[in-house]
Amino acid sequence: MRLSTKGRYAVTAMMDIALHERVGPVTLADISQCQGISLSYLEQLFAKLRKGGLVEGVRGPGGGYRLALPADQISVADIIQSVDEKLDMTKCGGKGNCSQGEKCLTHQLWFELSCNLYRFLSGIKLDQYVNRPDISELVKQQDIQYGRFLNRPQANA
Amino acid sequence: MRLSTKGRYAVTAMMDIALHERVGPVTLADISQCQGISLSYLEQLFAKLRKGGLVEGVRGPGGGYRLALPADQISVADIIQSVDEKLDMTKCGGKGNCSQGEKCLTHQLWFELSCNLYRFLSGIKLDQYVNRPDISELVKQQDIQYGRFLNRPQANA
DNA sequence: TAATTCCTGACTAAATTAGTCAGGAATTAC
DNA sequence: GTAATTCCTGACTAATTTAGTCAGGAATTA
Repeated sequence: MRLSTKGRYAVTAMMDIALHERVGPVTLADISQCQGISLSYLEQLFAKLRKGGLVEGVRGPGGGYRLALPADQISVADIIQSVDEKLDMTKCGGKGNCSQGEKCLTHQLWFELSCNLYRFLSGIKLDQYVNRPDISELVKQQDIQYGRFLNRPQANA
Repeated sequence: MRLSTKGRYAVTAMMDIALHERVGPVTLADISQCQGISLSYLEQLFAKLRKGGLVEGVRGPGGGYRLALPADQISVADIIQSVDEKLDMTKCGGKGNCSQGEKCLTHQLWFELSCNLYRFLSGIKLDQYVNRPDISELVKQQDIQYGRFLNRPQANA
C-alpha cells in the first residue's frame, strides 16, 4: 500500500477538518499553521483529496475546505489511497504476471496482505476520533493557542 | 510504519530463503536472479537483516544465507522493521511532544494505528507460507526454470 | 472594488530508494 | 598451498519520491 509521511499529512489535515467542521469550512492557512505543514504542499495534497471526492472547496472570504461526505463515511484507507495512489502491494498490480507471465513466489503473500491491510484501515473512520473527550479537549486548547475561528467571517453554509 | 517496495524486497527475499532452506543456505546471487533484485542492493538489505538477527551468513562455496530463527518465529513486521527502521507512525516517535511540547491533535490516532498495524503484521509468520500446496508447487516450477540447486556443493550444515 | 481563499502549474531542494563499483575476509575444493 | 566461491563493507551515483517555493488566476464575500 505504501504508508509514509505523505499519508500522515493527509490524514492529519482531514482530521483537523473533521474536528472543526461544525464551525464552518476550514482554511488551508489554518491547517498549515496549526499542523506545521507548508501551505503549498497542502494545496497539492488537497487537489488530490478533492479529485478523490473526499473534500470540497469553498472559495472567497469565510471559505475553506469541507468534508464532501459525512465523517463516518471517510476512512483512513480512503485518504491514503487518494494521495498515495497505490493500495495494492503486489509487484504486478494484482494481475498475477509478476514473474515471466506467472504469479511470482510472493504474489499470494502481498495479495492477502493488501486485502487485510485495506480491510483494517478502511475500518477506521474519521468520526471515531471526533467525539472522543480526550481529543475534543485538545481541540479547545489548540483553538485558543492559535486564536482560531476568532473574528472570522461566516461563509454560506 | 512506512510500507514501501524496500520492505517488499526484504520480505520477498526472506520468503525465498524460508522456502528453500531445507536444501541448505541460499545465495544472494540466486535470489537476485530469481526475484529480479540487484545483487548489491540485496547485500545492503541483508546487512540490515543480519544486524536485526533474522539471518546468518555462511561464507565460502556452498554458502549463502540461512534464517537465524525458526520460520514460525519470524514475522513480516520483524522484517520490515529491520530494513525500514521505523515502526512508529507518530511524528514525535511516541514521546507525545509533537506540538509545542504537547501531544498533537492526531497523536492518539497514529499511536493506535501503529499498535494495530504492528499487531497485524507481527501475526504473519514466514512458515505460514512455506507449507502451502499452491506455493510449494510454484517453488518447484521456479527451481526448474532457474536450474536452482543443481550441481551445487553442499555447505556444512 | 478590494480582500480572501481556493486552485493550477512550473519549478527547486531534500530525502529516500535503488543500483554500481571496487575490494577485502572467510571458507571450501582441488 | 591456490583458486574459486560467497559473504561483507564502504563509497559512490542515479532515479524517484517527498516536500516546499513561487507566481499567478478564478470565485466569492464584504
